[in-house]
Amino acid sequence: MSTNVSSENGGKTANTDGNSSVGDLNQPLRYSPAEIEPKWQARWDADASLYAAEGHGIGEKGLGKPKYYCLEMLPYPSGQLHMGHVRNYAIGDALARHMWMRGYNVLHPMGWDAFGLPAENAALKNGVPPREWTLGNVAAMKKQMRRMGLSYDWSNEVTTCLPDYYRWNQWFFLKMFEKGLAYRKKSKVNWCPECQTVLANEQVIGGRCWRHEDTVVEQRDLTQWFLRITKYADELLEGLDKLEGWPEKVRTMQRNWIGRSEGAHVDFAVAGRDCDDTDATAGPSTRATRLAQDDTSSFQTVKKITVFTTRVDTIFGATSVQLAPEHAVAKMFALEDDALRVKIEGLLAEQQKARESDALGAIEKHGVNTGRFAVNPFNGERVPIWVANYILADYGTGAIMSVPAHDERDFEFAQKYGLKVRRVIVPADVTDEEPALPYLAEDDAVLIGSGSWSGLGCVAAQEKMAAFAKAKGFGTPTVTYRLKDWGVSRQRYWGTPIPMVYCDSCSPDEPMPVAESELPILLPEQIDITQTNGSPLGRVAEFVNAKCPKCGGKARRETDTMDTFVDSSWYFYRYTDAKNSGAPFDSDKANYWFPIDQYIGGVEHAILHLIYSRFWTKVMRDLGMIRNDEPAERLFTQGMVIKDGAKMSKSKGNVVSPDLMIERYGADATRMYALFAAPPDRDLEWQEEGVAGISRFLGKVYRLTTKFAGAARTTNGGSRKGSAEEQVLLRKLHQTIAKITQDFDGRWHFNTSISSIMILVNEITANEAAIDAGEISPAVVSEVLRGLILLLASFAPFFAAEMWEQIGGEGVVFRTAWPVADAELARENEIEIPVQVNGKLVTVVKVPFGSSEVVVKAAALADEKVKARIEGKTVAKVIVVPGKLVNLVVK
RNA sequence: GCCGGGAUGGCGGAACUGGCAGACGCAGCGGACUCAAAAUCCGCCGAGGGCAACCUCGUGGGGGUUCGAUUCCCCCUCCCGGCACCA
Repeated sequence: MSTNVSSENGGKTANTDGNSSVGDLNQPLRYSPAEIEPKWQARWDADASLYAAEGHGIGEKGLGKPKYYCLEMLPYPSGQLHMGHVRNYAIGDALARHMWMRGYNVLHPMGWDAFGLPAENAALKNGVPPREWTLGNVAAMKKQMRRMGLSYDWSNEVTTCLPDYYRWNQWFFLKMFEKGLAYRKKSKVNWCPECQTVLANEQVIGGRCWRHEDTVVEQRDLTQWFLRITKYADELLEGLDKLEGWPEKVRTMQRNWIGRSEGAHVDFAVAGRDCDDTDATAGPSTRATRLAQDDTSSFQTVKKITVFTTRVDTIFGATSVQLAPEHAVAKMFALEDDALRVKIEGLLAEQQKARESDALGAIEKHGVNTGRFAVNPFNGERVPIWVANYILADYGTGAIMSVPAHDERDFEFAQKYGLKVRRVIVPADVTDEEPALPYLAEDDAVLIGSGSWSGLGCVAAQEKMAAFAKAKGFGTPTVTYRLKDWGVSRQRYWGTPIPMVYCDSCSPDEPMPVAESELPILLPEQIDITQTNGSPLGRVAEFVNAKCPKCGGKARRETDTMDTFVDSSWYFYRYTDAKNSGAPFDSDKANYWFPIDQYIGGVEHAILHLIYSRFWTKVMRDLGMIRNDEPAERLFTQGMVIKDGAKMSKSKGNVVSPDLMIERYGADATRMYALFAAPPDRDLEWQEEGVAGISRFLGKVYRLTTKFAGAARTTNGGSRKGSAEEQVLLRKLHQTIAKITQDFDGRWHFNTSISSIMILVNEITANEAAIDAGEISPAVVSEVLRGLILLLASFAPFFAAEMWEQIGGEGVVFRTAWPVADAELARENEIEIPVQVNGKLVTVVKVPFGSSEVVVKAAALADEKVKARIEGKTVAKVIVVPGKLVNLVVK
């Protein structure tokens, strides 16, 4: 193809400047992304097998090559790519193309996390059906992605809102139900009044909805579906230690989220009223029993309070028992005592208020004395029972033993209310001063005043005392988690219908799974989703009415839909076999590709998506579908894109549109800038002038390449020896190859990769006159230009394709093997050695590469500046670091 | 409060295992080309002093280890992110 065709009239492009040099053969042609990029995009679309990173499965073309699964997190189809996406995909695409050139069979797929609330909101606002709105957005974003030149394998595209995908959500749900991993329970749930639906714990951030920062989440009692993620709590925790390719930050966040703590349950018997302790283990008073009768709960049976503690070794220091205001025993006491009830209700009201102002953590500790007592089973001591606002109802048992001497919060509380403080732990080293209270140490501490346990080390005591409690039947060693089962029910329309029915005649409250053969349970379209309480599907008769799988009679369908995080928990498995209509995927295919070699996305998914998908992987493994324990070998979390010091957001009005950047500077310059402006793991400040700089750089490469294309076409390079200028160019080329290869293998600091390419280009520019004069052979020019273009291929693919064609490169540039750095050519002949005197730089001496210590030292001492500096002084010591520096210590 | 990450020119950043601080780019300044401008090309560009060769200081602050510290150790300040009464 003629080089002139694409660029002859560059004047009408984005870089328009009234270029008047058309037809002037001495004037190099101008870089015009507006012409180059659409041209190559059209070719790539026409021949995906050559240009897309279409992974080839087992038994296909990929055989014999090692596999590489490169994955970026799938986007929500909002309709517009933002800079965060651009950055994410620029990183992933550079890697995919690089691994491709390194000879791997690369899978690099893309899809759409297409269920969710915005589609419903758009429907309500504009009257467009959610499906239509969503698929329209998918088309728009796919167009943007193509425009960016991303190498996705569209033959395995996944769209989660389509029945061929979500039917498998339903299928998994049935499997989990079968295994007891999906269950229904009535519970207090987080309700977002704005979304009109429940939220998982993970979706509540600081008491507010993850999608609506201004909306306080309410607590409601609802019967909901849960997935038993807690069954895998230990494995999810232990697995983190093995995920060495994951950022420490993400692993720490998940550890904290799982929140495992080892401890013990200990039963404190509830004593009778006031001083009536004749029967400490007797049931509550008859009055309580009577009052409780109109309540269906089991107050009558409450004879004890089970506390959870991680420090059972301090139990002799327990001077009260503290209950959460919601605790059943607190409720029981409240029924007996109106004054107490008012106070407890006061605590609850205050909690609710604090939650609304997002000040739950800052609330001052206080509580009420119930006037009742509990009995410490270890020493028989009666201690008062309090209800306190700092006790969490949903952690542990909602009740604690308060040990003021050895717990900060208990200490603060005891000080406020004048409760007893009794020290039962002291440092093992008796020479130490008695430490101030509260004293928290356990490793080097021993028990005192603890009966027969006194003298034991804390850690040993914890184990022995818990075992003792178990033997005596008033306690047990236990493990508590912060992690809760995953509530997946949503009272929304635009999600996967939960494949369950309830039969009116068999058992109205007993869910029954639909038969697998009935899947998919289709989400009805064209329905009214006007926002009111409850599930929109509940008002669609055709949907609700079903047949009972047991008796064949009338049954009602479950009308809640699944949390959209279900969709994204396993989508990357579907990529390996996206068209399979008989199973979620073929196990052999998944086992070939998994685990994902590199997963790339934002750190905001550190908890939600990344813990759910780890859970799902373990479930699928236990179903025998896959072999891997974890979804991804390596995880990379890129930094945010910042503008004017703040994260880009509509509300701040600092959004930079990728479309605008592409229009002005081209996709290549835009994505290359996203890699150049900062290391990928750090936040990136978007500066348009920087994009312009990259565009100028590409223009320079364009000018040089087109100018010397003729030389490059005549030979394939291969020149190894030559003039000094030739050697300088080849050396710089091979140094750059080595540097970039290293960057991809290691730190991914593509900002320095690109900078090294710029240095190479500056070197070519510096030798431009020599090339013009024919002092550098075409073979060398060819080798350098070919290498340069191959190095650029991962970062600026449209540009590289065009340049490759211009220099007459064979085949597809991305299918060309990655160049291998020649260490011999890369080596410097002469190196500069800094010479210091007493650690301060004095001069730099040149010595041949590989000079011995003696030679380097002699060169340093022979230097005039050095001589002047040490004149009249004694050289006490000479430090020579071969290849690095010389330091003279003088006195 | 706890856990991460960070602080280097006017700006983004570089210096990978302790060895020439400021690579590369942006912005700025000066020059060439041009009737002029744009584009392009060349030069300068941490601070202070000096006509100059050069000298002194300098990687958030204080101390330490070392021939030598942006890098390692101790203490402190500030910024960003996450978690936050988890017993």
